[in-house]
Amino acid sequence: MRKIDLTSFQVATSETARDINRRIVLDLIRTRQPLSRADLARLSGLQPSTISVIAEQLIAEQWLTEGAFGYLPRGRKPRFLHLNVERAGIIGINVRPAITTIALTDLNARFIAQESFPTATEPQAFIKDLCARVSGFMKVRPQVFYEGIGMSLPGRVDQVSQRLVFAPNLGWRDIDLKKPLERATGLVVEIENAANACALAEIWLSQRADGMRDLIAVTVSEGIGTGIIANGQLVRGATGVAGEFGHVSINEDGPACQCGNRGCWEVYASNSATIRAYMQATSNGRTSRAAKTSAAQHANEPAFEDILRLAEQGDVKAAEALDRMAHYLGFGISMLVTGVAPSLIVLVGEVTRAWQRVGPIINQVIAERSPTATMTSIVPSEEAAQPRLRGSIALVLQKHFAAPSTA
Amino acid sequence: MRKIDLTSFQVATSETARDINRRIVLDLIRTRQPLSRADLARLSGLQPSTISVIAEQLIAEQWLTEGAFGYLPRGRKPRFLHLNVERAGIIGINVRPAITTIALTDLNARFIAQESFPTATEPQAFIKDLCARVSGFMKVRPQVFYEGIGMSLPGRVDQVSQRLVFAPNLGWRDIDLKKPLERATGLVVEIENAANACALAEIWLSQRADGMRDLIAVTVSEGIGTGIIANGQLVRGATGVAGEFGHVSINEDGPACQCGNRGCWEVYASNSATIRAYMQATSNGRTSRAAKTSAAQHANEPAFEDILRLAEQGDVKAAEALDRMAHYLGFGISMLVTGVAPSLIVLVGEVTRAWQRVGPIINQVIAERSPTATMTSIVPSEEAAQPRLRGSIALVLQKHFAAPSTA
DNA sequence: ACATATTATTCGAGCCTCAAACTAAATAAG
DNA sequence: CTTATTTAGTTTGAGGCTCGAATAATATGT
Repeated sequence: MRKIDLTSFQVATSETARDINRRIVLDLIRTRQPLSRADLARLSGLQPSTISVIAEQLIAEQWLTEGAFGYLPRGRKPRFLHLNVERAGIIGINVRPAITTIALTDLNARFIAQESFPTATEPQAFIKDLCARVSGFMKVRPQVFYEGIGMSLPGRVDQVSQRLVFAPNLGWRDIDLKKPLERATGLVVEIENAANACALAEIWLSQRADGMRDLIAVTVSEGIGTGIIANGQLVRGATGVAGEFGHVSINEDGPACQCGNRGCWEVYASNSATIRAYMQATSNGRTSRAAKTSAAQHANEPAFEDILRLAEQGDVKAAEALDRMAHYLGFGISMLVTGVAPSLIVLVGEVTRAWQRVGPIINQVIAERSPTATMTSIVPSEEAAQPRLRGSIALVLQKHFAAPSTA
Repeated sequence: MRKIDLTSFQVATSETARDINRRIVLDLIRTRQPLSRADLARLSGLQPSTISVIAEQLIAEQWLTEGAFGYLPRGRKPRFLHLNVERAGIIGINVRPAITTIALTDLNARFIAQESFPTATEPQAFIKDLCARVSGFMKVRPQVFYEGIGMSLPGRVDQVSQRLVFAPNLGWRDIDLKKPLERATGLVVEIENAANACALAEIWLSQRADGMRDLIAVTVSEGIGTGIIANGQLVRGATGVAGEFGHVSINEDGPACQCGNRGCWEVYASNSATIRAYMQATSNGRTSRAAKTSAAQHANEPAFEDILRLAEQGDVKAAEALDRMAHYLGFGISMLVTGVAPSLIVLVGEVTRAWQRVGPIINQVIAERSPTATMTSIVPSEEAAQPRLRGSIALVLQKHFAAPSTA
């Protein structure tokens, strides 16, 4: 039961029914292809005649193609319908502090081409670079009809102003990435926070989230981000800043966080936190001063990957640091499990590489902490699957395959 | 953008457009009445001809009545339309550990009659009692057409099985309240958790939540419950058990909670927690005995109302206990503000009577803790407004005024 | 009395789904 | 080889819906 938004609603026109049914048909094919018209009639409950008309329209508009004939022991053979992989290309962009990736996919969200480049540190330089690279990327395949561009950003995105409000690890504030890129490419650009993008990727493009309506993506890197999907929809809150559970305090008197709060979850469970914990553990002996003064991001500080590698090689301190991280990840996730009770929580980040180690700890803490633990499964999303990039694709896919905005 | 639920969707029929537009018109009238047909055409964007047909239909079905004529300096006078307050009665039931209340309202959710009785301690006895009382309550006004029954329950409700899973303060487990009452009354019964009901009451029936899409109700009594509305919809999670933020741990090593977790929010910020804190503070000196014997529920324990009264009368220990409660309420609410970033958080419970004292503390803690504090306003909902009872009404109203389930 | 302004209704065009009849294409049985 | 049977897909008319133009209704000011 959704309350009608009387400040911004859409009345139904004579074409609304078609719009709704088209999208149902399109999404059925997307997720269950190949399907025949008869299959569609059975699955949707629409009359075969209606399906015929809709299919004809979708084929004319190049959304669908007719494929092979199916086999049946009796009767006329069904003609299978597929998403038209020739029709359109969707461009996804994943901006990360070090590297930015551009990718092209078909309507099935399957990667066709991909290219990466270092992320410029200055926002204006980055914008210039990005526009040039995307334009060049598009020119390589001039025959493709580009559907749109989705962009995943490592920071807060204001959905009203459509700007990047703050990206802590880039130091960028209030940047308009959308308009310049739209001007440069002539395509519509959708921007979204990385954790939200991951959540979208999961609900739109993953097999395991099939049929789920509530899930959460937790991105663990320098900080912790959460993307929440409830009732099949992203929870964006007042101005699109929801899902900042990384800055919820899990210890009232914990250490100060950059955000102004104390004892934030990400101060305990992020990659950076784990690096700090490892450094502290190893600095007991004579290395302490050296380690401390080396300080900050540069110098002798290990990367998170180093800790993963060390732990795998049997380094006790590194393993302990990871165990600590897993413990706090579990603690924070138990908050989400108890409070939101999603069907699925997906972890994104380098830490998932050590899932054999951290997975059991995380699950154990949740089992101890949350009365509804059994309702929610916790799974890792490997970085290799490029969840942020896939999410940026989902951002564009949504517009055509989501329920229409009626009432 | 809402993903279509392919496991349970509704295709559009030729009547879908009317269904959508009818509901828009109905909800416009509900919230902005009185409105003329011309007003409706302007507000909705539908053609006057379409509005005429819809209005005619809604009047024929007794949803609307034509009222007075409006005044205009020029032209034909508009005829105002109202919700038909004669048509229907909605029955709301608020089950609380001590007292159960039955109420009758019109379509405007305005109370017409109300009656309370002590809640039986045995579930089966309660069901019998409830059915008899509701039947009797209905027979008093035989001319009313009863639209349905909504029921707010002090515990977890499974939306799949439509049963009360667990009510901690009643000690009830896995009770079916819906079916017996439906049999006894012949009406459809909707059940919902009390915090969720309060959230519904707020978004459907409060002036201050007008236009808001995201809000949270926090019920504070023996425990703490949270009802979350995101995108205009209740967040119910996997089986309707979402919103149990009261059992999120705010202190890893805090005292054990009945739920199995440690340091749950409600262990710090509920009425019971505040009573415990007060007892502990007073048990040091000699005043302890007097306060203890003032008594309430068991033995010498004061009721939460006693603490409220004592604080108002200048009792320092009582005031300190309330300040402590406010502090922890703020701490827990800051978690919701940061994580969900709703436009509004409504506090429900006896503690709101001391809002002058606790309000500033709560707001201050949130301001210190949440970077998005300014996006969310925190307001008290007086018990006198009967939020749970109004929520049970909203539960029934929803079915007719919410967006239809399409796609 | 007449022009003007505003509300509300009437009616035909066009879009949509439905349901029944029909065509298409395959296999099994006689 | 012919015919019945089965399944897929199309054609067609009926009925519901919104739109938009024309029209009716009803008020005020000149």
